[in-house]
Amino acid sequence: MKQSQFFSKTQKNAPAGEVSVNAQFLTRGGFVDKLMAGVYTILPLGLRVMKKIEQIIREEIDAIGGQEFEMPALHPKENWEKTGRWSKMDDLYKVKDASGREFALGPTHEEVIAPLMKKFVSSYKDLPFAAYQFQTKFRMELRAKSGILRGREFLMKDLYSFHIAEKDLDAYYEKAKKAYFKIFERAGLKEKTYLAFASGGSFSKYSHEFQTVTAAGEDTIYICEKCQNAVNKEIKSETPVCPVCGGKKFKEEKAIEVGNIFKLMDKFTKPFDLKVMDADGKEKMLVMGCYGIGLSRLMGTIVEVHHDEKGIIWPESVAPFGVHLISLGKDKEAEEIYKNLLAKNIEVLFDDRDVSAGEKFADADLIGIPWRVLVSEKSLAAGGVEVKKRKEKTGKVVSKKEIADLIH
RNA sequence: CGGGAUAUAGUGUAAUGGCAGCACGAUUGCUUUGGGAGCAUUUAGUCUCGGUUCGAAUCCGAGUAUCCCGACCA
Repeated sequence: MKQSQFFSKTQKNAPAGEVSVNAQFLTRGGFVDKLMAGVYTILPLGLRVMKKIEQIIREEIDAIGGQEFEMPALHPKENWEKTGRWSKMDDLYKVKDASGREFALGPTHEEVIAPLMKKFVSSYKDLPFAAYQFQTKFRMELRAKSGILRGREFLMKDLYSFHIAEKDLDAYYEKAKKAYFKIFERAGLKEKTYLAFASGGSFSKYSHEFQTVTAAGEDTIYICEKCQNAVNKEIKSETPVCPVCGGKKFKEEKAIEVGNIFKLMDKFTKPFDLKVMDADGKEKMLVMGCYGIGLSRLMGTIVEVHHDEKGIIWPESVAPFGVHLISLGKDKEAEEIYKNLLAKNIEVLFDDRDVSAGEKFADADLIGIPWRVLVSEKSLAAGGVEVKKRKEKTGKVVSKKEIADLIH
Protein backbone atom coordinates (compact mmCIF):
# COMPACT_ATOMS: atom_id res chain seq x y z
CA MET A 1 0.00 0.00 0.00
CA LYS A 2 1.32 3.39 -0.95
CA GLN A 3 1.04 5.84 1.88
CA SER A 4 0.34 8.74 -0.46
CA GLN A 5 -2.92 7.04 -1.37
CA PHE A 6 -3.74 5.65 2.05
CA PHE A 7 -7.01 6.72 3.62
CA SER A 8 -5.64 7.09 7.14
CA LYS A 9 -3.66 10.13 8.13
CA THR A 10 -1.62 10.76 11.22
CA GLN A 11 -2.14 13.64 13.60
CA LYS A 12 0.54 15.45 15.50
CA ASN A 13 -1.54 16.02 18.60
CA ALA A 14 -4.08 13.94 20.39
CA PRO A 15 -7.46 15.50 21.11
CA ALA A 16 -7.58 17.42 24.39
CA GLY A 17 -8.67 15.44 27.42
CA GLU A 18 -7.87 12.09 25.88
CA VAL A 19 -5.53 10.62 28.46
CA SER A 20 -5.49 6.89 27.79
CA VAL A 21 -2.43 5.75 25.84
CA ASN A 22 -4.38 3.48 23.51
CA ALA A 23 -6.81 6.26 22.53
CA GLN A 24 -3.99 8.74 21.96
CA PHE A 25 -1.80 6.56 19.77
CA LEU A 26 -4.61 4.79 17.91
CA THR A 27 -6.25 8.13 17.14
CA ARG A 28 -3.07 9.96 16.23
CA GLY A 29 -1.81 7.07 14.14
CA GLY A 30 -5.03 6.89 12.14
CA PHE A 31 -6.14 3.47 13.37
CA VAL A 32 -9.46 4.55 14.83
CA ASP A 33 -11.72 7.58 14.94
CA LYS A 34 -14.10 8.36 17.76
CA LEU A 35 -17.70 8.92 16.73
CA MET A 36 -18.91 9.38 20.30
CA ALA A 37 -17.88 8.23 23.75
CA GLY A 38 -17.28 4.50 23.60
CA VAL A 39 -18.04 4.20 19.87
CA TYR A 40 -15.23 4.11 17.35
CA THR A 41 -14.83 3.84 13.61
CA ILE A 42 -12.12 1.34 12.77
CA LEU A 43 -10.06 2.91 9.99
CA PRO A 44 -8.18 0.86 7.37
CA LEU A 45 -5.00 0.71 9.44
CA GLY A 46 -6.92 -0.38 12.54
CA LEU A 47 -8.96 -2.87 10.57
CA ARG A 48 -5.78 -4.57 9.39
CA VAL A 49 -4.79 -5.11 13.01
CA MET A 50 -8.29 -6.32 13.92
CA LYS A 51 -8.25 -8.81 11.06
CA LYS A 52 -4.91 -10.16 12.23
CA ILE A 53 -6.27 -10.61 15.73
CA GLU A 54 -9.44 -12.16 14.34
CA GLN A 55 -7.48 -14.68 12.31
CA ILE A 56 -5.39 -15.75 15.30
CA ILE A 57 -8.56 -16.32 17.30
CA ARG A 58 -10.25 -18.12 14.41
CA GLU A 59 -7.35 -20.55 14.03
CA GLU A 60 -7.22 -21.38 17.71
CA ILE A 61 -10.98 -21.76 18.15
CA ASP A 62 -11.28 -23.85 15.00
CA ALA A 63 -8.57 -26.04 16.49
CA ILE A 64 -10.81 -26.88 19.45
CA GLY A 65 -13.73 -27.72 17.23
CA GLY A 66 -15.57 -24.39 17.16
CA GLN A 67 -17.73 -23.78 14.12
CA GLU A 68 -17.96 -20.21 12.91
CA PHE A 69 -21.35 -18.68 12.23
CA GLU A 70 -23.04 -15.32 12.61
CA MET A 71 -26.06 -14.35 14.64
CA PRO A 72 -28.10 -11.16 14.34
CA ALA A 73 -27.46 -8.09 16.48
CA LEU A 74 -31.18 -7.29 16.69
CA HIS A 75 -33.03 -9.63 19.03
CA PRO A 76 -36.72 -10.14 19.83
CA LYS A 77 -37.74 -8.94 23.28
CA GLU A 78 -39.48 -12.25 24.01
CA ASN A 79 -36.21 -14.20 24.16
CA TRP A 80 -34.82 -11.80 26.71
CA GLU A 81 -38.00 -11.96 28.78
CA LYS A 82 -37.76 -15.73 28.81
CA THR A 83 -34.40 -15.61 30.57
CA GLY A 84 -35.44 -12.71 32.79
CA ARG A 85 -32.69 -10.48 31.50
CA TRP A 86 -34.97 -7.96 29.71
CA SER A 87 -35.63 -6.28 33.04
CA LYS A 88 -32.60 -7.43 35.03
CA MET A 89 -29.73 -6.49 32.77
CA ASP A 90 -29.31 -2.76 33.11
CA ASP A 91 -26.80 -2.30 30.32
CA LEU A 92 -29.15 -3.75 27.71
CA TYR A 93 -29.93 -1.43 24.81
CA LYS A 94 -33.63 -1.55 23.99
CA VAL A 95 -35.02 -0.21 20.75
CA LYS A 96 -38.55 0.28 19.52
CA ASP A 97 -39.82 0.26 15.95
CA ALA A 98 -42.63 2.39 14.52
CA SER A 99 -45.27 -0.16 15.50
CA GLY A 100 -44.12 -0.06 19.10
CA ARG A 101 -42.54 -3.49 19.02
CA GLU A 102 -39.45 -3.76 21.21
CA PHE A 103 -36.08 -5.32 20.50
CA ALA A 104 -32.77 -5.74 22.24
CA LEU A 105 -29.42 -4.91 20.69
CA GLY A 106 -27.37 -7.96 21.60
CA PRO A 107 -24.82 -7.46 24.39
CA THR A 108 -24.18 -11.24 24.24
CA HIS A 109 -25.97 -14.08 22.47
CA GLU A 110 -27.18 -16.80 24.83
CA GLU A 111 -30.76 -15.71 24.10
CA VAL A 112 -30.23 -16.42 20.42
CA ILE A 113 -28.05 -19.48 20.38
CA ALA A 114 -29.95 -21.49 22.99
CA PRO A 115 -33.23 -21.48 21.01
CA LEU A 116 -31.22 -22.00 17.82
CA MET A 117 -29.72 -25.16 19.24
CA LYS A 118 -33.21 -26.46 19.90
CA LYS A 119 -33.69 -26.68 16.16
CA PHE A 120 -30.45 -28.45 15.38
CA VAL A 121 -29.55 -30.58 18.37
CA SER A 122 -31.85 -33.49 19.02
CA SER A 123 -29.72 -36.28 20.41
CA TYR A 124 -26.71 -36.89 22.62
CA LYS A 125 -25.04 -37.97 19.38
CA ASP A 126 -25.01 -34.34 18.20
CA LEU A 127 -22.91 -33.36 21.22
CA PRO A 128 -20.68 -31.82 22.25
CA PHE A 129 -21.25 -28.87 20.00
CA ALA A 130 -19.44 -25.53 19.94
CA ALA A 131 -20.14 -22.51 17.78
CA TYR A 132 -18.65 -19.04 17.69
CA GLN A 133 -18.89 -15.73 15.92
CA PHE A 134 -17.19 -12.39 15.58
CA GLN A 135 -19.86 -9.85 16.20
CA THR A 136 -20.58 -6.31 17.19
CA LYS A 137 -21.95 -6.15 20.71
CA PHE A 138 -23.88 -3.34 22.33
CA ARG A 139 -23.71 -2.51 26.00
CA MET A 140 -25.20 0.59 27.53
CA GLU A 141 -22.18 1.66 29.50
CA LEU A 142 -23.13 4.61 31.65
CA ARG A 143 -19.55 5.56 31.62
CA ALA A 144 -17.58 4.55 28.55
CA LYS A 145 -13.90 5.06 29.24
CA SER A 146 -10.26 4.38 28.52
CA GLY A 147 -10.42 4.77 24.74
CA ILE A 148 -11.39 1.51 23.08
CA LEU A 149 -10.96 -0.50 26.28
CA ARG A 150 -14.56 -0.04 27.40
CA GLY A 151 -16.97 0.81 24.63
CA ARG A 152 -20.68 0.86 24.08
CA GLU A 153 -20.31 -0.89 20.76
CA PHE A 154 -17.43 -3.26 20.23
CA LEU A 155 -16.32 -6.33 18.34
CA MET A 156 -16.28 -9.56 20.28
CA LYS A 157 -15.62 -13.20 19.64
CA ASP A 158 -18.15 -15.27 21.50
CA LEU A 159 -17.99 -19.03 21.66
CA TYR A 160 -20.73 -21.22 23.14
CA SER A 161 -20.46 -24.91 23.91
CA PHE A 162 -23.23 -27.42 24.63
CA HIS A 163 -22.91 -30.71 26.48
CA ILE A 164 -25.03 -33.56 27.69
CA ALA A 165 -23.15 -33.83 30.99
CA GLU A 166 -21.20 -31.57 33.29
CA LYS A 167 -18.02 -33.63 32.93
CA ASP A 168 -18.07 -32.97 29.18
CA LEU A 169 -18.43 -29.26 29.84
CA ASP A 170 -15.51 -29.43 32.26
CA ALA A 171 -13.35 -31.12 29.65
CA TYR A 172 -14.22 -28.61 26.97
CA TYR A 173 -13.71 -25.73 29.38
CA GLU A 174 -10.13 -26.86 29.97
CA LYS A 175 -9.55 -27.07 26.22
CA ALA A 176 -10.89 -23.55 25.79
CA LYS A 177 -8.63 -22.31 28.57
CA LYS A 178 -5.58 -23.66 26.75
CA ALA A 179 -6.73 -22.18 23.46
CA TYR A 180 -7.11 -18.80 25.13
CA PHE A 181 -3.56 -18.88 26.44
CA LYS A 182 -2.36 -19.62 22.93
CA ILE A 183 -4.36 -16.72 21.53
CA PHE A 184 -2.94 -14.21 24.00
CA GLU A 185 0.55 -15.59 23.50
CA ARG A 186 0.26 -15.19 19.73
CA ALA A 187 -1.12 -11.68 20.17
CA GLY A 188 2.06 -10.69 22.01
CA LEU A 189 0.64 -10.58 25.52
CA LYS A 190 2.11 -13.76 26.98
CA GLU A 191 4.30 -12.27 29.69
CA LYS A 192 1.62 -9.96 30.99
CA THR A 193 -1.48 -12.15 30.88
CA TYR A 194 -2.67 -14.17 33.86
CA LEU A 195 -5.51 -16.57 34.51
CA ALA A 196 -7.61 -14.98 37.21
CA PHE A 197 -10.34 -16.56 39.29
CA ALA A 198 -13.47 -14.46 39.34
CA SER A 199 -17.03 -14.68 40.52
CA GLY A 200 -18.87 -17.66 39.11
CA GLY A 201 -22.35 -16.26 39.44
CA SER A 202 -25.12 -18.44 40.79
CA PHE A 203 -24.18 -21.78 39.24
CA SER A 204 -20.48 -22.39 39.53
CA LYS A 205 -17.93 -21.39 42.10
CA TYR A 206 -15.61 -19.53 39.79
CA SER A 207 -15.38 -18.16 36.31
CA HIS A 208 -12.01 -17.48 34.78
CA GLU A 209 -10.74 -14.24 33.40
CA PHE A 210 -7.65 -13.61 31.34
CA GLN A 211 -6.17 -10.48 32.80
CA THR A 212 -3.38 -8.49 31.16
CA VAL A 213 -1.33 -6.42 33.55
CA THR A 214 -1.22 -2.74 32.57
CA ALA A 215 -1.59 0.54 34.42
CA ALA A 216 -4.61 1.32 32.25
CA GLY A 217 -6.47 -1.70 33.64
CA GLU A 218 -9.78 -1.26 35.41
CA ASP A 219 -9.51 -4.40 37.50
CA THR A 220 -7.27 -5.23 40.41
CA ILE A 221 -5.88 -8.73 40.54
CA TYR A 222 -3.74 -10.59 43.04
CA ILE A 223 -1.12 -12.77 41.44
CA CYS A 224 -0.01 -15.80 43.45
CA GLU A 225 3.76 -15.60 43.81
CA LYS A 226 4.03 -19.37 43.87
CA CYS A 227 2.00 -20.54 40.87
CA GLN A 228 1.39 -17.29 38.94
CA ASN A 229 -2.36 -17.75 38.87
CA ALA A 230 -4.40 -14.78 39.99
CA VAL A 231 -7.53 -13.87 41.89
CA ASN A 232 -9.77 -10.95 40.99
CA LYS A 233 -10.27 -8.40 43.73
CA GLU A 234 -14.04 -9.00 43.61
CA ILE A 235 -13.60 -12.43 45.24
CA LYS A 236 -10.31 -11.85 47.07
CA SER A 237 -11.94 -11.44 50.50
CA GLU A 238 -13.69 -14.80 50.26
CA THR A 239 -10.66 -16.45 48.66
CA PRO A 240 -7.72 -15.56 50.90
CA VAL A 241 -5.50 -18.36 49.60
CA CYS A 242 -4.66 -19.23 45.99
CA PRO A 243 -7.35 -21.63 44.72
CA VAL A 244 -4.76 -23.47 42.61
CA CYS A 245 -1.81 -24.05 44.94
CA GLY A 246 -2.95 -22.73 48.30
CA GLY A 247 -0.27 -20.04 48.24
CA LYS A 248 -0.71 -17.09 50.55
CA LYS A 249 1.59 -14.48 49.04
CA PHE A 250 0.15 -12.27 46.32
CA LYS A 251 1.27 -9.38 44.21
CA GLU A 252 -1.35 -6.71 43.54
CA GLU A 253 -1.59 -5.42 39.96
CA LYS A 254 -3.89 -3.35 37.80
CA ALA A 255 -5.10 -5.38 34.85
CA ILE A 256 -7.52 -5.35 31.95
CA GLU A 257 -9.80 -8.29 31.33
CA VAL A 258 -9.05 -9.47 27.79
CA GLY A 259 -11.02 -12.70 27.95
CA ASN A 260 -13.53 -14.48 30.10
CA ILE A 261 -14.69 -18.09 30.19
CA PHE A 262 -17.74 -19.19 32.08
CA LYS A 263 -19.63 -22.35 32.91
CA LEU A 264 -23.25 -21.37 32.46
CA MET A 265 -24.57 -24.83 33.33
CA ASP A 266 -28.33 -24.88 32.58
CA LYS A 267 -28.97 -21.21 33.21
CA PHE A 268 -29.88 -20.57 29.58
CA THR A 269 -30.75 -24.04 28.36
CA LYS A 270 -33.54 -24.32 30.95
CA PRO A 271 -35.59 -21.27 29.91
CA PHE A 272 -35.56 -22.57 26.35
CA ASP A 273 -36.15 -26.15 27.44
CA LEU A 274 -33.09 -27.37 25.59
CA LYS A 275 -33.30 -31.10 26.33
CA VAL A 276 -32.17 -34.03 24.24
CA MET A 277 -32.36 -37.79 24.48
CA ASP A 278 -29.33 -39.34 26.14
CA ALA A 279 -27.90 -42.80 25.44
CA ASP A 280 -29.96 -44.24 28.26
CA GLY A 281 -33.19 -43.15 26.61
CA LYS A 282 -33.90 -40.40 29.09
CA GLU A 283 -34.25 -36.72 28.27
CA LYS A 284 -31.56 -34.52 29.75
CA MET A 285 -31.19 -30.76 30.04
CA LEU A 286 -28.06 -29.59 28.28
CA VAL A 287 -25.32 -27.67 30.02
CA MET A 288 -23.57 -24.78 28.40
CA GLY A 289 -20.34 -22.81 28.50
CA CYS A 290 -19.52 -19.39 27.06
CA TYR A 291 -16.16 -17.96 26.16
CA GLY A 292 -15.56 -14.35 25.13
CA ILE A 293 -12.74 -12.17 23.82
CA GLY A 294 -13.19 -8.49 23.01
CA LEU A 295 -11.20 -7.83 19.85
CA SER A 296 -11.25 -4.06 20.00
CA ARG A 297 -10.31 -4.20 23.67
CA LEU A 298 -7.51 -6.60 22.80
CA MET A 299 -6.15 -4.17 20.20
CA GLY A 300 -6.21 -1.39 22.80
CA THR A 301 -4.52 -3.60 25.37
CA ILE A 302 -1.73 -4.50 22.96
CA VAL A 303 -1.08 -0.77 22.50
CA GLU A 304 -1.09 -0.22 26.27
CA VAL A 305 1.53 -2.94 26.65
CA HIS A 306 3.62 -2.32 23.54
CA HIS A 307 4.53 1.32 23.06
CA ASP A 308 7.17 3.92 23.86
CA GLU A 309 7.00 7.71 24.03
CA LYS A 310 6.98 8.01 20.24
CA GLY A 311 4.25 5.56 19.41
CA ILE A 312 3.11 1.99 19.08
CA ILE A 313 5.43 -1.01 18.77
CA TRP A 314 3.24 -3.73 17.24
CA PRO A 315 4.12 -7.38 17.78
CA GLU A 316 4.76 -8.87 14.31
CA SER A 317 1.75 -11.19 14.60
CA VAL A 318 -0.79 -8.36 14.70
CA ALA A 319 1.04 -5.51 12.95
CA PRO A 320 -0.95 -3.79 10.20
CA PHE A 321 1.98 -4.25 7.80
CA GLY A 322 5.19 -6.25 8.00
CA VAL A 323 7.43 -3.52 6.61
CA HIS A 324 7.37 0.26 6.50
CA LEU A 325 9.35 1.22 3.43
CA ILE A 326 10.52 4.82 3.46
CA SER A 327 11.91 6.64 0.49
CA LEU A 328 13.93 9.80 1.00
CA GLY A 329 13.92 11.21 -2.48
CA LYS A 330 14.73 7.82 -3.99
CA ASP A 331 11.31 6.77 -5.21
CA LYS A 332 12.54 4.83 -8.20
CA GLU A 333 14.81 2.55 -6.17
CA ALA A 334 12.17 2.27 -3.44
CA GLU A 335 9.49 1.30 -5.94
CA GLU A 336 11.63 -1.59 -7.09
CA ILE A 337 12.11 -2.82 -3.53
CA TYR A 338 8.40 -2.36 -2.88
CA LYS A 339 7.51 -4.62 -5.78
CA ASN A 340 10.06 -7.24 -4.78
CA LEU A 341 8.77 -7.40 -1.23
CA LEU A 342 5.15 -7.62 -2.40
CA ALA A 343 6.13 -10.45 -4.74
CA LYS A 344 7.38 -12.30 -1.67
CA ASN A 345 4.03 -11.83 0.07
CA ILE A 346 5.34 -9.33 2.54
CA GLU A 347 2.83 -6.64 3.47
CA VAL A 348 4.43 -3.27 2.85
CA LEU A 349 3.40 0.26 3.66
CA PHE A 350 5.42 2.37 1.23
CA ASP A 351 5.93 5.95 2.34
CA ASP A 352 6.17 7.62 -1.05
CA ARG A 353 4.80 10.91 0.21
CA ASP A 354 6.42 14.17 -0.67
CA VAL A 355 7.08 15.26 2.91
CA SER A 356 10.18 15.88 4.98
CA ALA A 357 12.35 13.10 6.33
CA GLY A 358 11.56 14.01 9.91
CA GLU A 359 7.84 13.72 9.30
CA LYS A 360 8.26 10.29 7.74
CA PHE A 361 10.32 9.04 10.68
CA ALA A 362 7.91 10.46 13.22
CA ASP A 363 4.96 8.83 11.46
CA ALA A 364 6.77 5.51 11.18
CA ASP A 365 7.49 5.54 14.91
CA LEU A 366 3.88 6.44 15.68
CA ILE A 367 2.32 3.79 13.44
CA GLY A 368 4.71 1.21 14.82
CA ILE A 369 5.27 -1.27 12.00
CA PRO A 370 7.90 -3.79 13.23
CA TRP A 371 10.42 -3.27 10.40
CA ARG A 372 11.55 -0.03 8.81
CA VAL A 373 13.36 -0.13 5.49
CA LEU A 374 14.91 3.15 4.43
CA VAL A 375 16.09 4.04 0.95
CA SER A 376 18.10 7.23 0.64
CA GLU A 377 21.14 8.74 -0.97
CA LYS A 378 23.09 7.79 2.13
CA SER A 379 21.91 4.19 2.30
CA LEU A 380 22.56 3.62 -1.39
CA ALA A 381 26.07 5.00 -1.05
CA ALA A 382 26.63 2.60 1.85
CA GLY A 383 25.58 -0.31 -0.30
CA GLY A 384 21.83 -0.67 -0.13
CA VAL A 385 19.06 0.06 2.31
CA GLU A 386 18.94 0.66 6.01
CA VAL A 387 16.87 -1.88 7.91
CA LYS A 388 15.76 -1.09 11.43
CA LYS A 389 13.42 -2.77 13.87
CA ARG A 390 10.88 -0.45 15.49
CA LYS A 391 11.90 -1.52 18.96
CA GLU A 392 15.60 -0.98 18.33
CA LYS A 393 17.43 2.33 18.18
CA THR A 394 19.78 1.71 15.31
CA GLY A 395 19.54 -0.16 12.06
CA LYS A 396 22.01 -1.68 9.69
CA VAL A 397 22.67 -1.37 5.99
CA VAL A 398 22.02 -4.42 3.87
CA SER A 399 21.96 -4.96 0.12
CA LYS A 400 18.62 -4.75 -1.64
CA LYS A 401 18.62 -8.50 -2.23
CA GLU A 402 19.09 -9.41 1.42
CA ILE A 403 16.03 -7.56 2.73
CA ALA A 404 13.41 -10.22 2.21
CA ASP A 405 15.54 -12.92 3.85
CA LEU A 406 16.17 -10.75 6.85
CA ILE A 407 12.53 -9.94 7.31
CA HIS A 408 11.29 -13.45 6.37
C1' C B 1 -26.55 6.25 38.23
C1' G B 2 -23.70 9.73 42.25
C1' G B 3 -19.61 13.35 42.27
C1' G B 4 -16.02 16.71 39.73
C1' A B 5 -14.17 19.44 35.47
C1' U B 6 -14.60 21.37 30.65
C1' A B 7 -17.11 23.29 26.08
C1' U B 8 -14.41 29.26 20.68
C1' A B 9 -12.16 26.60 13.06
C1' G B 10 -10.17 19.62 12.02
C1' U B 11 -6.52 20.32 16.57
C1' G B 12 -4.38 23.57 20.45
C1' U B 13 -5.51 28.32 22.25
C1' A B 14 -6.54 34.22 22.78
C1' A B 15 -10.26 37.76 23.41
C1' U B 16 -14.00 38.96 30.82
C1' G B 17 -19.73 43.10 28.41
C1' G B 18 -18.02 46.68 22.77
C1' C B 19 -14.53 44.77 15.25
C1' A B 20 -13.89 36.82 17.09
C1' G B 21 -7.66 36.75 16.67
C1' C B 22 -3.22 33.52 16.60
C1' A B 23 -0.59 28.86 15.85
C1' C B 24 -0.74 24.02 13.98
C1' G B 25 -3.41 21.11 10.42
C1' A B 26 -5.85 20.75 5.74
C1' U B 27 -5.84 22.92 0.42
C1' U B 28 -3.17 24.72 -4.12
C1' G B 29 1.60 26.12 -6.29
C1' C B 30 6.92 26.48 -5.84
C1' U B 31 11.14 25.06 -3.14
C1' U B 32 13.21 21.30 0.11
C1' U B 33 14.59 15.88 1.83
C1' G B 34 18.51 11.62 7.68
C1' G B 35 14.09 13.42 12.82
C1' G B 36 7.45 16.88 12.24
C1' A B 37 11.95 22.47 6.96
C1' G B 38 10.64 27.24 3.97
C1' C B 39 7.74 30.97 0.87
C1' A B 40 3.10 32.09 -1.09
C1' U B 41 -2.31 30.59 -1.51
C1' U B 42 -7.08 29.08 0.01
C1' U B 43 -10.08 27.11 3.97
C1' A B 44 -12.85 27.04 8.42
C1' G B 45 -15.25 28.62 14.63
C1' U B 46 -18.11 31.00 19.76
C1' C B 47 -22.32 23.31 21.78
C1' U B 48 -28.09 24.00 21.95
C1' C B 49 -32.34 26.62 23.81
C1' G B 50 -33.97 30.56 26.78
C1' G B 51 -32.99 35.03 29.91
C1' U B 52 -30.41 39.88 31.39
C1' U B 53 -28.43 44.07 28.38
C1' C B 54 -28.32 49.47 23.73
C1' G B 55 -24.82 45.45 22.95
C1' A B 56 -23.18 38.53 25.13
C1' A B 57 -17.90 33.95 23.29
C1' U B 58 -17.92 36.63 28.01
C1' C B 59 -23.21 37.39 32.98
C1' C B 60 -27.72 34.08 34.57
C1' G B 61 -30.91 29.47 33.89
C1' A B 62 -31.89 24.87 31.61
C1' G B 63 -30.33 21.17 28.34
C1' U B 64 -26.58 18.39 25.68
C1' A B 65 -21.77 16.50 24.85
C1' U B 66 -16.79 15.12 26.28
C1' C B 67 -13.10 13.77 29.95
C1' C B 68 -11.90 12.21 35.06
C1' C B 69 -13.23 9.69 40.10
C1' G B 70 -16.82 6.29 42.11
C1' A B 71 -20.82 2.70 41.41
C1' C B 72 -22.19 -1.00 37.79
C1' C B 73 -20.01 -4.87 34.57
C1' A B 74 -20.87 -13.69 32.39
